[in-house]
Amino acid sequence: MILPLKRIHESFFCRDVLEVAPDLIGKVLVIKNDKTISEFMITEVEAYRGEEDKACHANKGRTGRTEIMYHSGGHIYVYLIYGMYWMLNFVTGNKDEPQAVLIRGIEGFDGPGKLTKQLKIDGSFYGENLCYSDRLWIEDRKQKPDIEISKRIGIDYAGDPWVSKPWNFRISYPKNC
DNA sequence: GGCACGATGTGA
DNA sequence: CACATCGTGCCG
Repeated sequence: MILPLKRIHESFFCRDVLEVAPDLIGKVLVIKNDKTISEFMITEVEAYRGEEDKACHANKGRTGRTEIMYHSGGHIYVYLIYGMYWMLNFVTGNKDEPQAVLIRGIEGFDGPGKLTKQLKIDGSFYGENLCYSDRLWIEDRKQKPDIEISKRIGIDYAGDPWVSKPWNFRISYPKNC
């Protein structure tokens, strides 16, 4: 099949997660369900970086679940949380550098569990590659939104210094005065 | 608005 | 047993 011209490829994802994560804000997630193609701008992401990061699943080392994080950038890491919600992540960096970006928000759907439910993303996406999948990929529309940086959400268990790393990136909207 | 709580399945 | 969450019910 013909791949879309604007699809983002490996050179984008095979960089450190702290470079890729903010660059994903404003990019467009494209998903094909049945024959319908939908597009959503990415509005919030979070970086998880390496075995030393206590909040990163790779902190537990290489396991059945974390295996895909040790692959090269562009692979899709999906896992189930609280028995109910699928979390969508993009692997970044080079092979054997376990990193990933959690997609926390897209235009119209704030919340990592809400967006996967809306887009019907589940465990069957585990291990697919954004650079080659025929149902999920990322496009660049040359939007460069302002970005707000804060600490990661829902990882208090990780403790210092990981709990306070400024690794959450979200689109910055104009403030009311 | 904010806080407490429980749903619910899986990996280590 | 904890978990990168979310919806509901209650408060007042």
